[in-house]
Amino acid sequence: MSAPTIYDIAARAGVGIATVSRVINGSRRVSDHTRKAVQKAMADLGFRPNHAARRLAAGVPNRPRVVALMPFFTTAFYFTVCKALSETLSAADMDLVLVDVRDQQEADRHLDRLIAERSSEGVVLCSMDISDERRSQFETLNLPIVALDCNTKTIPHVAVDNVEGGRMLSRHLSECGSTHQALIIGTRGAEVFRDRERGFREVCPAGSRVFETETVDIERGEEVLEQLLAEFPEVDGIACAGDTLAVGVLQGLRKRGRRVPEDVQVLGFDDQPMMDVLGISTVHQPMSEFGRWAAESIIELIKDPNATPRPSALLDLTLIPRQTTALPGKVPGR
Amino acid sequence: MSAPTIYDIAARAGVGIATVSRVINGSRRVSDHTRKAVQKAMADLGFRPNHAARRLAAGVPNRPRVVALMPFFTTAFYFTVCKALSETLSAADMDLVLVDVRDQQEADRHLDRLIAERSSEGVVLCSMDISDERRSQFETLNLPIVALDCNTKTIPHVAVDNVEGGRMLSRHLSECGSTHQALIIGTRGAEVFRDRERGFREVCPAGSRVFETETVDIERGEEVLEQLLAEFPEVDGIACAGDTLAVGVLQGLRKRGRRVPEDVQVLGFDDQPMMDVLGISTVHQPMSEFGRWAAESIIELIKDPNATPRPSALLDLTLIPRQTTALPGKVPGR
DNA sequence: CTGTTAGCGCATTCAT
DNA sequence: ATGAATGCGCTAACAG
Repeated sequence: MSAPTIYDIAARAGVGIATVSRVINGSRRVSDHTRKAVQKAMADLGFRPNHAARRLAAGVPNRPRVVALMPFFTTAFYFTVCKALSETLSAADMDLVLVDVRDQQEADRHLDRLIAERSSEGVVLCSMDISDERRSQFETLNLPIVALDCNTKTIPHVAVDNVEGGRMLSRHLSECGSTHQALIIGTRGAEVFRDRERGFREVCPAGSRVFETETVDIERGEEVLEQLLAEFPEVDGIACAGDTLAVGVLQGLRKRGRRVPEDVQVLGFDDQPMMDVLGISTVHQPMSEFGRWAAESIIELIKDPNATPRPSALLDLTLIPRQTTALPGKVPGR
Repeated sequence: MSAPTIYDIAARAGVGIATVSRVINGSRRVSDHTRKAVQKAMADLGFRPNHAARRLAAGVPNRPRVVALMPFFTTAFYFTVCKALSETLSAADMDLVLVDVRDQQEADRHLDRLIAERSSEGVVLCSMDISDERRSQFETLNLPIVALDCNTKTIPHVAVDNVEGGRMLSRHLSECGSTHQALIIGTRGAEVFRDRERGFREVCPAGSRVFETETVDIERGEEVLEQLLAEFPEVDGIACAGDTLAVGVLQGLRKRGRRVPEDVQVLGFDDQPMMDVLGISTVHQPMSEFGRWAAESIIELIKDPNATPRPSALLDLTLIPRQTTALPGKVPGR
C-alpha cells in the first residue's frame, strides 16, 4: 500500500481534508477535539505530508539544488572543495546537497536515483567519471552535470595535469639531491593515482620504486613506510601521492630516528589544510578553484539550460617546498 | 511576472503541453522540427521545469531532506561533524543539505525560508540557538529540529559542558605548573566561548588574563599572542578556546624563540584533525558523536513525527595531554 | 469552526 | 507525431 494522504486521514478522522490541512499547518482555527482526532489518525496511519505537493500547492519558488557526489571522507582535500562549492552556490541562492560516495557502485546507485527522481537541477562529480551512456541520459534530460578533479572527455570539467604532477614530485626530489626515490600512491583504481605514477616513472632515477596502498590515511602511511624501508632500505626520497600519507610517513620516519630531510626527504601532494603548519613540502592543488569553477559552471548551466558549457579548465599545480625537502644549500651540511 | 510553465511554452511554440513535456523528458516521439521549436521557446522564456510538480506528477517517493545550518567554514571541527551527519543520514536514505551560516542574521534568514518553503523534513542547528518564538513555529509546523553543540533549553540537543571545559583548561595548566595563565577566546557573542571563559575564571590563579578575538584562525592566534605577550609578559601558560588559535599561538611562540612547553605551555580546545600529529595538548570534543546523535535523533523524529524526542545528551569532554603541556616529571628539568 | 472546490505545474494515458 | 483530459497530494479561498 502506498503512503497515506490527507484524504485517508480525513476519512479516518471523519473530517474534511481542509481540516486535516489546518492541523498540519498549525492553524488555530480548529477545535481541540477535532485536532486530537486528526492527530491520532495521522499517528495511526504514520502520515507524512508530501513535500512536493505542499510546495506545489503553496506556490513557493523553486530553490535550485545541486547535488555533489564526493568521496567526502577520504581526505581533507574535500573539505576545502566543499567550502568553495557551498560558498559559491549559496551566493547564487542554490542549495548544496552532499552525497558521500565510497565507490563506483555507490556512485551509480545515486546517479540512477538522481535520474529517476529528477530531484536536482544539477550535479557535480568530484574525482569521478561516468560512462558515455550515462552521460547521454543527462543530456536528454537536460540535467546539467560537471566534474571537478577529473579529466573526463565527456563532461565539462576542471582538473589538473596529474601526470605532470607526478613528474614534479620526482623532479623536486632529484633537485634536492635524492637519487633513490620511492613513490607511494593510493589505489590504481583511481585515475589520479595512475597518472601521478606515470609522470613519476617518466622522470625518476633508475631503480626508483612505487608502492600502492588501498586506503589513504595516516596509519597506512606508517604501514607502507615499514614495508618500503624493508624492501628499499637505500631510499633517500619518498614522494606521496597524498598529504595524508606523507604525514604518516613522516611520523614513522621520526619514530625510527631517521632525520628529515637530511636522511630521507618527504614530499606530499594536495597541500591540505595544516600542511603549512606541519612544514611538509607538497604539490599544491587548487582546491578552492576546483570548487568555485564547478559551482560557477553549474550555476550558469542551471540558469540558462541552453547555454553552452564553459570550456573545461586545466589548472596549474604548484610545488611548495617546505621543511621536509631541502634544495641544495638550504640545509647545512647537505 | 512569474516563472513560465509548460503552458507558456506550449502556447509560444504553438503545440500542446504534452509535446512540451515530451521534449523536456527526452522522448524520441517528437519530430525534429517541433522539438527545435519547443526548445527555442524554452530558451526564449528561460523556462525551468518546476521541481515539485514533476515529482508530484511522477509520483516519486519523498526522499527526506534534512538541512544543517552550520558555521561551516570557521574550523575543521565542523568537517568532522559533517562527516558523521552525512554518514548517518545517508544510511537512513536521507539527504543532507548544507547551509553555511556566518551569523545570527543569516541563520534567521534561512530559518524563515525553511519555514516558508517547508522545503525540508528536518533541521539540525549547529552551535546555535533559536528564539522561543521560532521554536513554536517549528512546533506548530511539526517540523523536527534538533541542535548540536548548543545547550539550549527549548530544543532537543547534544552538547558538552563548556563551563567545565573552561575549568579543565585552567586546571590542566595548573597541574603542569603554570601560575600565570592566559585564555584566548573567540567572540563573546558565542555562548560556548562565554561558558569556557566562565569556567576558566572560576578556577584560574589570581592574575590570570583573558583575551578575546573576533575571528578564530591561525593568523589571529599569532596576532593575539603578540598583544598578549606585550600586556602579560610573565605568562607561562596559554589556553585557547579553539585549536586553530593554539596553532597560531604555537607558531608565534616558536618564532619568538620561546620554548614550548618549557617556557610557556599551550593548550587547545576541540581536538580537530591533525592536532595529534602536531602534538598539541587539547580538550577533546566528541565531534563525531555530535553528528551521529543529531542525525539519529532527527531521523527518529522524521520517521515518527509523533515520537517524543530523545532526551538531550550531555557528552563528556576529555583532556588530551600531548607535547605542548607537560605534567610534572614528564619534561626533564621542569 | 469546518467542508467544498479550484487550482499549483507537470507526466501520462487515451484519443486522433 | 501530437493534443485533450485526468490526477498526483496539498493549500487556499470561499461558503456555510
